[in-house]
Amino acid sequence: MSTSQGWLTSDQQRYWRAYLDGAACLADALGRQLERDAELSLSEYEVLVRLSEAPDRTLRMSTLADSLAHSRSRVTHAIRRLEARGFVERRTCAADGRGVNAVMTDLGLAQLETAAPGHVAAVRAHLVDVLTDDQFRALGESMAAVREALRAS
Amino acid sequence: MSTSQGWLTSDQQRYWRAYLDGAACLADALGRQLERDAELSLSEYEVLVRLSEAPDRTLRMSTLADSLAHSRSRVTHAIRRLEARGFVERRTCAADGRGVNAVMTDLGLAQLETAAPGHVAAVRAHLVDVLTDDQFRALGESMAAVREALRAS
DNA sequence: ACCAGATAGTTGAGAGTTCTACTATACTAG
DNA sequence: CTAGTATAGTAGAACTCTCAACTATCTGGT
Repeated sequence: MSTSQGWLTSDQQRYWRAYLDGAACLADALGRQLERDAELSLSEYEVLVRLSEAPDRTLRMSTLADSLAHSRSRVTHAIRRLEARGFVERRTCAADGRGVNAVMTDLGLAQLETAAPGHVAAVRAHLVDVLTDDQFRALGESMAAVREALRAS
Repeated sequence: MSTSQGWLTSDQQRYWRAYLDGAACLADALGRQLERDAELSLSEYEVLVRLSEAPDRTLRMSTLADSLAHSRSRVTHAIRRLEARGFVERRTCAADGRGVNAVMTDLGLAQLETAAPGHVAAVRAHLVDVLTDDQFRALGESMAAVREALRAS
C-alpha cells in the first residue's frame, strides 16, 4: 500500500506520469480517429452506445448522465447537438412530467454502426493489442477499483 | 494478445469501460481538488511542474508542448493565462529569433508549492492507495507501453 | 546573396465543458 | 390541500482546447 503520506517515491512518480501521458495520448488518438472517420467525439460516441443498448433505445436524461458520470448540463448540451444532427430525439416522459427521454433515431443507430468498427479497431490497435491479456485485465480491474473508490467518496 | 480483429470479448468490453469511467472520474476528482484548493487546472499544474524542473525554470514553448504532448496552440493559450496571473514570463529566445522561452516566476513557484501537497495527497487517496504496489506498478508500465506505441505511430 | 521550404509561435473562430441560476414538476408533512 | 423541499432538466456565460490561417525567422541549395 506504500507509505500513506508525504511525497511519491521516484518510481511512483514515473508511473503516475506514464499514466497521465498515456491516458492523454490515448484519448487524443481515439478522439481524432472518431472525429475524422465518423464526425463524432468520443463522448458523443459513448452517449450513442448507451442509448443503443437501452430498451427502445431510450433513456432518461438523468440516467444517461449518471451512467456516463457526466454532469446533467453536459448531457443536455450533448443531446441538443445530437438532436440537431438527427441522431436523437427528445420526448417528455409520460410517467414524470419533469423527465425527458432521449431516444436514438434510426439515423443515429446507423451512424453508430458506421463508426463502431473503426473505433473498436483503434481501441485494439492502441490499447488492447499493445498489452498482454494479463496486463489488460489488470488495467481494467485497477481502474474499476479507482472508480469504485471515487463513487464511494 | 487476443484475437487480432473483430469485436471485443465481453470481458474486454468491461475492462475498457472500467478504464474509460475510472480515468474520467479520476481526472475529474483531481481537477476539482486543484481548482478548489489552488485555482489551477490539472494541465496548468503540469505546465508549472515541468517549468519547475527545468534549468533556470525556463523552457522553450515547443519543448514544453512536446514534453506535455500538447499542441503548440494549447501551450500558447495556457502560458498567456499563466502570464496574466504572474506565474510565468515570456522572453524571446536569444539563440533563435523565432523561439520564445517561458520562465516560471517566484510567484509561480510559490503557487506550485502551495498546490503540490494537496494534489499529491489526492493522487494518493484516489489512485495510489486504492491499488496494491503491484497493481500500481503494472498500471504505470502498461500506460508507458501505450504511450510508446502511440508515439511510434 | 537569394529564394524555397521548414520551423516557431500566435491568433481568432468554433466547439465542448463547467458552473450557477432558473423553471417546472413531484413528493411529504402537517 | 397546501407549503416547503427535493428532483429533473435547461439556459447562458466563462473558460479551455482544437483547428486553420497567418507572421516571422531560420536553413540549405544554387
